[in-house]
Amino acid sequence: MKNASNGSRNAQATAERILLAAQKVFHEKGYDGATTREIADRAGINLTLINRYFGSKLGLFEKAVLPHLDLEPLLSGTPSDVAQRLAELYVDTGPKEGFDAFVVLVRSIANPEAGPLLIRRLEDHALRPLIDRLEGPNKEARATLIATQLAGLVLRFRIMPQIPLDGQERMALKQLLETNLREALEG
Amino acid sequence: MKNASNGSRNAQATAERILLAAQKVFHEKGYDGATTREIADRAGINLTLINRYFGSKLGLFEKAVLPHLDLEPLLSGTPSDVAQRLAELYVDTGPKEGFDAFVVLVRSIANPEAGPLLIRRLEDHALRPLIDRLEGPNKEARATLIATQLAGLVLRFRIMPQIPLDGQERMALKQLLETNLREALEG
DNA sequence: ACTAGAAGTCAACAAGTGATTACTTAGAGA
DNA sequence: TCTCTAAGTAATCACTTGTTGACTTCTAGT
Repeated sequence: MKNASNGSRNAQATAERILLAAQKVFHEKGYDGATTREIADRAGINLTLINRYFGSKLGLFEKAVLPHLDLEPLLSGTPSDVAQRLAELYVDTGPKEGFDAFVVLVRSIANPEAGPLLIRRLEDHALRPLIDRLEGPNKEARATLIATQLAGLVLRFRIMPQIPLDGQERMALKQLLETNLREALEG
Repeated sequence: MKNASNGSRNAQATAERILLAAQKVFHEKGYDGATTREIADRAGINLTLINRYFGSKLGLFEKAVLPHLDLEPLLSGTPSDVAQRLAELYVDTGPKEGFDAFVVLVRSIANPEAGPLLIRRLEDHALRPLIDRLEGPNKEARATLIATQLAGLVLRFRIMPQIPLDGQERMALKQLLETNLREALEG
């Protein structure tokens, strides 16, 4: 077996290129809008390899998107830490190119095959970790308040970035948000 | 000209049936998932009448959905009134059948034709009225905080209703939400 | 160098989509 | 009653999409 230093005829590297291209296309267009042909073109590989390596478009979606739908990495530290981190991260600007699993979630939630997968994954790897992280009463209510606030911010800043927001207003929003998040986290 | 008491051969009534069916199908499946054939079937009319009366699928979408994307009717009264009304309305349960323009927004935002229309409409008839309603400093920041919170709640309770929430937790959430909303509304 | 099997390519199918064109039917006004 | 126009219908086009089966090419192990 030869090590994969040569670019051609390396199945693992090809699968990886497909995954990366799929992430970008799913991010930009959602599940319905993304076509296997565009993914193949962007990855620079033949169309049929998608089905060979991932079984189907949905199979590719599961491998490319679902594992990255995870809130847990952002929940470490004190409530103040978490609140500050989340406020900084979700009140952001910029065209948000590349890949963001939560953007893909919103843009694919309507699809009858991808939607349920996304919802289950979100429940297990975003809502649950958030609930488990909280202390005190009404964990689920507080977690829901936080999660819905963040979800709305994804919509506002990562999916509708064309609506402008003044720098000063953005700073104010960050402050207000951080306060709300901290209070909900602390209970 | 005969008054439209007879059900058949009434263009206005037919257009209305198309609009009602379109609202339901767009609500359930989003712009991409909705087919003109299903809309026609559900309306009990011939497929070609959609294009005759509305020009195109997108034209139908504009007439059926966009006018209902409006937050203004919910913003009358004191900040306390508004906060209570919104908390009651957005922390809801149930399968959410029928038609909800904000659900359609989320489920159609990925489409390159419908998306921009929805964003512009949302800006003009949800964000702007909310900003204009506020008093005091940082109107835009506070309006954004409120709007994103509500948007997330739409996602949570109207699009992912399968994730359960205990009745007591729901009451607690309603309280927390109402407090946050009132503070953001009052400034 | 030879060859078996993996990696990659090619052409095409079957299903579904929005839209159009030509045709048929009903009903209000003469 | 008889038209003539609006309302409704049928058939189909042009196109896209996911997927598949057969074919070709490269390369690792002998």
